[in-house]
Amino acid sequence: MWERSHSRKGSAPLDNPTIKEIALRAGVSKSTVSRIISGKGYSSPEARDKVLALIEELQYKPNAVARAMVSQRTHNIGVLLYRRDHPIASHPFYGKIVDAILLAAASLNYSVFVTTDHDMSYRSADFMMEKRVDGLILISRLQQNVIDHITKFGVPYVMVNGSTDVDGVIHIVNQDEEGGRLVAEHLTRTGHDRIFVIAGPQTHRSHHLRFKGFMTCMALSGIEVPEAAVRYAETSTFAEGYDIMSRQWGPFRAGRYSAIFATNDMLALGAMKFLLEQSVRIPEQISVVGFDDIDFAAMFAPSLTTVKVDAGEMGRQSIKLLDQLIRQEPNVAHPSQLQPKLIVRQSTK
Amino acid sequence: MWERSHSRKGSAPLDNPTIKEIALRAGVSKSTVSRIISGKGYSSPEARDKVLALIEELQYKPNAVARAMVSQRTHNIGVLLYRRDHPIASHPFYGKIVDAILLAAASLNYSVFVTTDHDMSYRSADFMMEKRVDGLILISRLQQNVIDHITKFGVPYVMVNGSTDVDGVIHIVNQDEEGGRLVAEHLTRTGHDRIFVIAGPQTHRSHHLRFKGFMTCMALSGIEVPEAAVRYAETSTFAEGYDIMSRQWGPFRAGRYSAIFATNDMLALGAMKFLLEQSVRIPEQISVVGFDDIDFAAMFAPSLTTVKVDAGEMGRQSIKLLDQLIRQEPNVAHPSQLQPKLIVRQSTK
DNA sequence: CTGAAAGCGCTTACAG
DNA sequence: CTGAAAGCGCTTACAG
Repeated sequence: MWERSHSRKGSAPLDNPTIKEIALRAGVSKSTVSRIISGKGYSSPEARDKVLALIEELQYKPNAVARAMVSQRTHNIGVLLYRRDHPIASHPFYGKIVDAILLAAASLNYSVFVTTDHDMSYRSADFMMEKRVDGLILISRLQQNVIDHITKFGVPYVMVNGSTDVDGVIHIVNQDEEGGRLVAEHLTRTGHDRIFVIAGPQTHRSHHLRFKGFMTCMALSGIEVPEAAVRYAETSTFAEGYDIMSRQWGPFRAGRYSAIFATNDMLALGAMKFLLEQSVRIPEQISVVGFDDIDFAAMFAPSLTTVKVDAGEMGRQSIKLLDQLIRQEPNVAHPSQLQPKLIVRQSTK
Repeated sequence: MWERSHSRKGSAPLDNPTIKEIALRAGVSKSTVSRIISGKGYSSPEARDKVLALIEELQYKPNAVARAMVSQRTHNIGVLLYRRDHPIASHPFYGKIVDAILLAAASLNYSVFVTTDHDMSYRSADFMMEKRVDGLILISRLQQNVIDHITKFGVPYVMVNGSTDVDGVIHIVNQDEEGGRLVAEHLTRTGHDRIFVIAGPQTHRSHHLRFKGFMTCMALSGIEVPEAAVRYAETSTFAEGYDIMSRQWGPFRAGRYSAIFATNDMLALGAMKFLLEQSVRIPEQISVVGFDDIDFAAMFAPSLTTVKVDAGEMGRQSIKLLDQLIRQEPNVAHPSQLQPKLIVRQSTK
């Protein structure tokens, strides 16, 4: 006891009491205290009253580290977000997924480590392994080497909107091909037949499928989308959308196209910004459609017609599934792909 | 050994090797292995070679939980974001701070728990205490009861952009009053004298000071801002900015004002959106200024003139300071307030 | 109903 | 240079 109080200077707050201190003061053994706290095993009402009162009085908080040590379960999970240069926790789309994960994780009593890492590095993954997380959620563009690494370590994980499917791994994704189809339908239904397409990185599953679904549906409608009407973006950023559009200004000014489809909102918004700066009227002269339904899509002026991807549901499912994996439930059902939904706003007519 | 392998079925990945297993195979004691890993204390080259080889071969990863147990340091920190209804990890401004925190924390070898909680609840805080985080970063609107709670527990923490200052607590903030002054200067310099103000929640330090700085400077310039030209927003959201402006449409249509200042970008953007929908030309007819410089400010059409708050620097400082607190460095200097910077864009002339 | 003992995976004096 | 021992704060059989 003396040593304890002396280890901190004078009036500093007391160290957190341990089960041992409670036991000492209550005049029972540590085992008894432990049983009372966990609620399993028998205990006499008297012992219970005394211990519970002490817990309240001393503001006892169980040490989760010690618990993890013996139970071999930390009740912590890790979320890995990959990035090229900057972290992307604040990314308008992935951020939403993270939000939903935080909420859902809390309701299942998990705490979550959020980490980001560069391409081709698995420092974060290694870190999470050392911390002995119960499971991992991998978001977006993850490198094969990282996946192999994690798999080798034997920690359960699920992927969310990953760039590629991996055999046997639970992968939560949107029905992106169907989403592309919805866009094509909407645009053709509203009379557009000269459509320009900004296709995001085709190495990423979602951009690829959105583009493919769109093209397939257009072909079926008998409307041609010539090669010249498609531009491939290297990144899926606002700046790139703006750039691509600025390089296409010639044909657009000449009235070659009546609509634009970009495989995500950021690209679409960038393109729109450029057009608005040229005093193009949207949707009167050009209609624009994006994909994702990030918050900004509704805020932009004009607001952006897009395909909503249910980021919240992705987050919730990922936690639910990961929890099942962690608890080793017998047969965890792979989730069905999420239904995309067309949201018509001011940018199309 | 047998028990070990049987505890997992058949071909499942092996359990993580422990220091004990390394010691056994290397024919040395656990102490020796520990010393070699930590690099402190002596060890013979032969022992070192053998142990290091084994670590490589078995892919040994130290168990951070066990380490935390003995060192009483988890190398984990918690970030608490408060919210009303929804989590705000994806918030355009606070998200940026979190991003910077993640990056800076990683470079100092901390892992970070990100949590959100409702107003008036300290469930998350309690959770972090149980997890025995080394320190805490509190962002934005935190309740006094939570602060008291944490203080009682004796864990070091810093506040970032909190709603109020707390004695003796390190608080990282922007020079908001100065920022308000910058806006007033810019607007008066460009000839505006009929300015409408949308003031965010005055219970929050930053909104209050931005407003105050602006008003003080206007008064000094001899330009009156009558009561009727100020509207107080209950939340600092896009929707509220939009709403407030829609209710002010009468005076605006009548040409009563030539400029708007909103105490954050979201409010400003909402207001702008409404005006653009009424075909008001910005900045020709109305100039608009926000505050924060969230990413979307530059993307909007027209892009928004605003005052940049260095969210990245806030995140970095918070980690640096927290680390000093954790390591109990003698006298940690309270940080000076961050310099705001006026960013002139398309929305003002 | 209760307590003594062992153990989770490490680190850290302390002897040798 | 190395190993045995104790201990971090819990939980979990196992005796009583």
